[in-house]
Amino acid sequence: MDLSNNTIERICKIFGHLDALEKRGVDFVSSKELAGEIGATEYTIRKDISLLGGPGYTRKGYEVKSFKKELGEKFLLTKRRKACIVGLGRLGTALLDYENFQEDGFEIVAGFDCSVNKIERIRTSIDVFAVSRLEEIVEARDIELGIVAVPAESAQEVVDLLTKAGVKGILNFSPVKVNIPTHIVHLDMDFTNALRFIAARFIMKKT
Amino acid sequence: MDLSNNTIERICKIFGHLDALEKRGVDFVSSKELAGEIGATEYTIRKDISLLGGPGYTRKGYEVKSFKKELGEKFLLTKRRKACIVGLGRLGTALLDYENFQEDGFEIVAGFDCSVNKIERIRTSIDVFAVSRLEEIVEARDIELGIVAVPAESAQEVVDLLTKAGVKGILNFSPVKVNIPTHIVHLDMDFTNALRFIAARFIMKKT
DNA sequence: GCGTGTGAATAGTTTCACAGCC
DNA sequence: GGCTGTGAAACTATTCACACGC
Repeated sequence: MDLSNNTIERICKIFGHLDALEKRGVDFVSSKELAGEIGATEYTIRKDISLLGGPGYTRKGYEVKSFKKELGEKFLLTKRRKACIVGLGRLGTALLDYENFQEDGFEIVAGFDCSVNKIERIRTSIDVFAVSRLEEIVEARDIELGIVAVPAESAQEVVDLLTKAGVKGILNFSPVKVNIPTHIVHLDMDFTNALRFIAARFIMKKT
Repeated sequence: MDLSNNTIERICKIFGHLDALEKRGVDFVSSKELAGEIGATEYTIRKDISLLGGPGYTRKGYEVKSFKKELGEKFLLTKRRKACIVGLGRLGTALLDYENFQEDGFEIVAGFDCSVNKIERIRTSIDVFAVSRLEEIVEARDIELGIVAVPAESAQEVVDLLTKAGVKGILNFSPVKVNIPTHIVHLDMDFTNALRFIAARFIMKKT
């Protein structure tokens, strides 16, 4: 299958929203409702779904439970995925305890920091280690995702370590562009750029 | 002017990179180099720049200093913009101290939380207040940006407060879709969705 | 020669329109 | 009647090709 990033992003949002609907006990949802909820049009939603080979007809919309299950299976979103966090500064420790990860199928199974002092001070239920043990632990615990929360100057180094250790995906919170081999899926979350983007749109408004 | 979001996003990244180059004392940069650095093609970069009314000819690329200045002025990225953070849990306090904001032209001038206990405990150089004073402080301090770092269940409420207080942009870290009036520029940073996106691309790989 | 600026061509995405099913 | 699934149309974005300035 070969879906565009936009489509994948929308599918992820749909999945999250189906999850919420399921918890609220809703049985059916229409493309229109989904569209409103995730900020897209009903056409786009239906097209996205049709690319996956849409479920089946009903006159009430999609059946929440089975649709969610289908998406989960197709994208393996149901599989619990193990992740680690590198860099246990304020942001890193905040992420360590971010409950939503655990709820939504991701499991933070290790934290790393280069400061041994910090490692000893941290109080959390998640195991923390020195960065020097990263490769060993990632392999031993089958970690697929690396979350990078170190300062700009060590970001590249950490990414290289994670790459060497064999993670499949990297979520980068450091505010620099790092070189990541193309076989590793990655996404940058740069807060400053996010604010800049908002500020720039103050001026260049386009819907 | 009427630029697409993609273009604006790239311009923001270019701006950030020019800033880094300037600090490193680099004088010129070509579209090709910029492209590599922000993950785009040289064509796209040149097209983006031409939409702004490109600078001038040289055989060495763009002149870092003047180009950065030009972008800053056109997008008002140079103006220091005031922001506040609502929700002083782990993420919120991490953001309070996120040094990069201060460096890059954004100034966090207030923090808000509904727990008075928490407000008293927090040790930071930034003023913190009860959420009940949000409207008053936002107006008094001319705050343009609201950063939402509260749990899902209070996100909508906080967004409504910020809207009423008159902020122009919202950066939403809560993991739910909130309704935000269209005249307010906003951006969602949903960590779980980010991880899902990465996980989904493990399967649906499309460059 | 090197690297930009930009119209034209290509590729990709979204919207529409409508047939089909419950 | 209501809502989906999907080919075709409209739109948007990216890439290319090449003229131009230094």
